[in-house]
Amino acid sequence: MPSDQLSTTFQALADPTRRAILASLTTGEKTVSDLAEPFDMSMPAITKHLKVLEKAKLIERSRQAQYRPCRLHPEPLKDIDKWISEYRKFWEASFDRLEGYLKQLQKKDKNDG
Amino acid sequence: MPSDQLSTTFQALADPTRRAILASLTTGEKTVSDLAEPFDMSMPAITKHLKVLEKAKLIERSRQAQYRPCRLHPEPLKDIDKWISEYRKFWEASFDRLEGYLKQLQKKDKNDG
DNA sequence: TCTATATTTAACTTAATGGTTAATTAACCG
DNA sequence: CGGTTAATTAACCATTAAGTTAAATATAGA
Repeated sequence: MPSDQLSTTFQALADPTRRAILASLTTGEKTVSDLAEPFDMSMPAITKHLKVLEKAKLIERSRQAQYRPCRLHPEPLKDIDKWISEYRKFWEASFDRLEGYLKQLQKKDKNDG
Repeated sequence: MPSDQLSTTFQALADPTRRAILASLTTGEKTVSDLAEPFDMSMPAITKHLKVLEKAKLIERSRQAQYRPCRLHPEPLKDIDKWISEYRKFWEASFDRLEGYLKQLQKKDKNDG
């Protein structure tokens, strides 16, 4: 199991339930039960998903009475974004090399002008 | 095993060997042996990584004599980029601002509900 | 045709994932 | 205290993942 941070982050995101949990947290802090509610899945399964997200530092947790609220911690996504930005030029270039070339030129024009 | 496209793509990227292979392909088409060379890993292991990348449509393959050259197919990265862009505002906001923003959202939620 | 090179497939091992149910811990409340 | 709710832990199961070695396939070229 690769234990580098980027791999851990990608791995955490490679599950639709976990991505849905993150999406749910974009509207604010949620309890585990809140997060579990939309899924046809046992609580322990959700707990495990939360552990994966927590290890990947994509969420943070606190305590309020008997609740363990979760909140979004988006920082690791920066690294994903940075990694992927290295590839942007490859998908921005069209399949047709000429088109890609012209697009590149246009960009250059914009930047220069 | 989640079989949706986004999960498959994230999963394929969740391995440093596979990301290194993609990086290697940014300088052009490569044979399997070329790609394997930097790694202390058997050829079949590389073949498996290539299959993962191919299923994720992150590479494409052809045939030239006894070689099976690989080339980068960056399109699926667009979807990752699109997904992640929804979160950009969350890491661009400072920690304090984010906290405040989320609290406000929570209040709104309560008022609305 | 025979041999060397490039790559894949098969079979196997080990460990990690993603889920389950049952039991446990923690905190609140009457 | 005793009961209820919230969440985690434990133990287990099935599947997938990542690697191995050994054998098979495909092509080139003498």
